[in-house]
Amino acid sequence: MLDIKFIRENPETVKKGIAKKYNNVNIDKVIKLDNRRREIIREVEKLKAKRNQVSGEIAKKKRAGESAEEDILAMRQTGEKIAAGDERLKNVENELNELLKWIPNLPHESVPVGKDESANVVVRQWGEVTQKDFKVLPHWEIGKKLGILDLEAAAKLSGSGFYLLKGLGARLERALINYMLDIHTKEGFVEIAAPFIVTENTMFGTGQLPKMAEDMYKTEDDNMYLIPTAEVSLTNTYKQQIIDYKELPIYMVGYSPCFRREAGAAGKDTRGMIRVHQFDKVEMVKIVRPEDSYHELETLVQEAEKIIQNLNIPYRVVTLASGDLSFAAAKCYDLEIWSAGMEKYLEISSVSNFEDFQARRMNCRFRDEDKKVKYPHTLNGSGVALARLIPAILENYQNEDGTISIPKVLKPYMDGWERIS
RNA sequence: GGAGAGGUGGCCGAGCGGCUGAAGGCGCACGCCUGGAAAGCGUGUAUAGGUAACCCCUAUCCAGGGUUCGAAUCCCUGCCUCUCCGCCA
Repeated sequence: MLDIKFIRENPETVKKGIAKKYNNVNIDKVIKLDNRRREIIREVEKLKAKRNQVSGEIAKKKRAGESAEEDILAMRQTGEKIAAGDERLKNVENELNELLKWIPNLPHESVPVGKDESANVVVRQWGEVTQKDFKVLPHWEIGKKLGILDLEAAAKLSGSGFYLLKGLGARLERALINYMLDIHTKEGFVEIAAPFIVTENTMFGTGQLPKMAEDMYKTEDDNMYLIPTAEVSLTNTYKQQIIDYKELPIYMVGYSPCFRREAGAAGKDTRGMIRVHQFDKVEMVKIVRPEDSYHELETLVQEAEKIIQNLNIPYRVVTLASGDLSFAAAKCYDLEIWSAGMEKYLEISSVSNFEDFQARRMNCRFRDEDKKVKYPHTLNGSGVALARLIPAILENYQNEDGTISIPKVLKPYMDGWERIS
């Protein structure tokens, strides 16, 4: 959520910013409604002040045993005017909020401007993408051969877009989750195990709602949503509260399954476990002082990179172009891991700074040393997505004989297994 | 799911329909006192909106409705917490 005061005072900045995100909320209308709103507030508050004052006088008269009939009658009328004013105010506010909640966060100045991912900028590359001297099978083929990935069984259970891991495949996923949690908690991230099903208001807080409603699973009887990322649960842990400045920065990490309907993505990445309706992910969230957030963004990217580096798989870091940025993000880096079987990079982590956009929506604030209440900045980053990492391991660690070596750092988590065969 | 009890400021805890944005205590901050500290004393200590303005005004005692000139206080609905029973991984 953008600050209405900021919009009022910087309409051109806002218009330019949302244009970079190819958003078309009518800012002039927002400002018009805001003016109307404040006009009505001034009107109604004047009447309320009058009512409060006269009600006090009525009380005094009654105590003194005098008649207050005249005042009561007058206030009855004032009360009607107030009710009418409040009604008009509510209507204007509803209309205003309906627009406000659709205004995206503005891109940071360092974000490349462009319509879609073709304008993304590669900021660095890690590891050598070397050709192996044999044909690397894509993960769905090698996974099937080894009996550790069964897409047919998943389809039988849940239809298309699900995966089922078996034996050492399932073990590998569990190992990765534990490994990643261990790495991040060592860096001071507090491990959180939070609910996977949340209320509508929680989804609004991090910005999934209203815009991404089509992409989420919703429970029929209770109006609850299945989280599309642990970001929702972790970040919203601090909604509707004032944090003491001494608690900042807050670092959290949590594992969760992620549920995504992928509406509109039909026909895209249909093979294997690359684009699925449910996948596991370890997610990191930071809540920090505003002046630190861009530095924190860089260290958060590095934290995610560490996982892939330790696994020794090539990847690159990309800055998303304005048009490719998500609704709530001001700046975002994607980590793209090399898929040796598909011979392309796959997005495996998304690390974003939301500045105070989510904090406003969540009504999460902190009390600073100077006693003032301020909005913190929130960030999150995948650390990392399993449905992309597992394929990358199955492909990059594939041997010519069709076996898969266990990455060194995972061996302690794999109960002595050296390879999958 | 059934039966009760309850939701007031950072915390605890008062609160007859008007004089309560809210007593009192704790905590915290600052000052006095002290060689220094503790104790003691004094002062201060919510958030949001309106506004150039923490001068003032408005709103907020879980949330939403209602009664009333006036609601933390009365009525209705919902949510949450606790206790007991039932069910259950």
